[in-house]
Amino acid sequence: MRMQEEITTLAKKVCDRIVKDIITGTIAQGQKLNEPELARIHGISRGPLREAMSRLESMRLITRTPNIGARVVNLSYEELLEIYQIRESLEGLAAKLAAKAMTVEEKGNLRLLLNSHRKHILDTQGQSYFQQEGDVDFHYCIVHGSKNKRLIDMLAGDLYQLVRMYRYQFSLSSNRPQQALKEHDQICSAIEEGDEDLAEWLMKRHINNARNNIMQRMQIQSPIQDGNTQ
Amino acid sequence: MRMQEEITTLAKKVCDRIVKDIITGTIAQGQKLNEPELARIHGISRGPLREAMSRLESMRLITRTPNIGARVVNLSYEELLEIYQIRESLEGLAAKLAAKAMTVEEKGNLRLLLNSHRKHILDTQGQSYFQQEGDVDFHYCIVHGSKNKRLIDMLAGDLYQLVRMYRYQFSLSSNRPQQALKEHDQICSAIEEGDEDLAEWLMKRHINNARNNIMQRMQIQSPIQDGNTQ
DNA sequence: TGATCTAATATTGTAGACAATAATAGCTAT
DNA sequence: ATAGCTATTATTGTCTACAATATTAGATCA
Repeated sequence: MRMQEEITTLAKKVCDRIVKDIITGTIAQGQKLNEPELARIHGISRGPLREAMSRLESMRLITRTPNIGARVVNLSYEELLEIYQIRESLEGLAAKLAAKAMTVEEKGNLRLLLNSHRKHILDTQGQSYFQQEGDVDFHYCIVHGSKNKRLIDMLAGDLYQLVRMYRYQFSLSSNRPQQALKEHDQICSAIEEGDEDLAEWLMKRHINNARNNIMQRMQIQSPIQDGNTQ
Repeated sequence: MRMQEEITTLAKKVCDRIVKDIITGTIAQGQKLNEPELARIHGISRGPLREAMSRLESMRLITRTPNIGARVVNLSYEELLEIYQIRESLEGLAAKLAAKAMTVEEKGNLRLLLNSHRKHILDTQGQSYFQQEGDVDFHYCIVHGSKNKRLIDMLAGDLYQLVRMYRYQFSLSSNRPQQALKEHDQICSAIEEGDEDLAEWLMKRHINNARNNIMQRMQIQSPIQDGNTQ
């Protein structure tokens, strides 16, 4: 008796592959997606491919226009701002709920995760890639700790994919690992103590800080390279 | 030169029709959706129908299991609570943003809307149905006033559909129209004055009140009639 | 009688062909 | 030479048919 058979469908598998291609920029921003071509590349027919594209659309990684086709979204400064505004609200809520809903064991795991991050940062002098993934882990953990299924879906689903995409395509790794770690530590403590309001407040400030950091660097770096808009 | 041609596709049209059927309960909670049957009913083939179902899935009105099929979601007390937690956060944010981003004209329209609601409530002694739609209008207006496209999509899209579904199926019309109107009035004033934080705070309290009201009545009324789980 | 296996049926997943719409290239007229 | 129209091509939308999986009903055996 196996639990949760890894049963899946072509559409889902191909969707995942395309998501990856979009996030990494293998398929460029603004690029037109040709159905027969994509189907051929992935070795499936247009039926499941179109279903995959429906999923991509609901994730807002592509936009579709009837009778015309689908294009990969164009990342913009404004949209990233929108995403961070929403994240601040929702992750604040998640932290608040987590402070109340997380079990003792879950809180313990969060602390362990944090300690391993600390060790990592000290060892590697804050090497960026793992730091990023560590950040994702921490937030992921709290979001799940909220026990609000819909909230989990929203944050851990589409929204994080977009955040990853921005980080990838703009090479926006954090340049403040120690500071972020300290903030994580504060949030973790608040959750351990069950201080809901403090956890929420700290999380909102944390994300606000991250936003300021990332926005600032985005402006400096490069004003959005747009893909083939043709 | 017509703007925004009402160009559409079978999948979208049928999707809208099914959404309506699900919200009104014509298709019951938990009911299995049979693809050939649904396709026949709506006079289309399974291709577009499956695309419509993909959309329904992304709205979380149905759940699909590979090789097994799709079922309408089961509404539950817990999920409604989840939705209201999220709404409180996001609509609070929307009100905050709207206080800053709404134009003078938009603020004027919001006030006009409110006045027409007041008149309606006085005239009809708070007749429920229109009051509900009025409530939706008010929130819809503010959400759009936030100018955050993603936030608009989240709130005015899937989430509102679910809220409507709960209201419909549990006959949860507001029994506190005067109170709600007063709260709307306060929110509107805060937005007019550009007081972001107050607007956010008032909106959160407003939704919290609405939640308490609705939850209380849900418990009294009927402990969730479940549809054919078979 | 009840449980388990097996065959029949139904339903979902996928593929390929056709229809309708949009994009393109070439031609005509001014 | 260029603007506008027309024919051609390409792409999306839809339908029908087939394959794979799940469900059901019946038979067999303890």
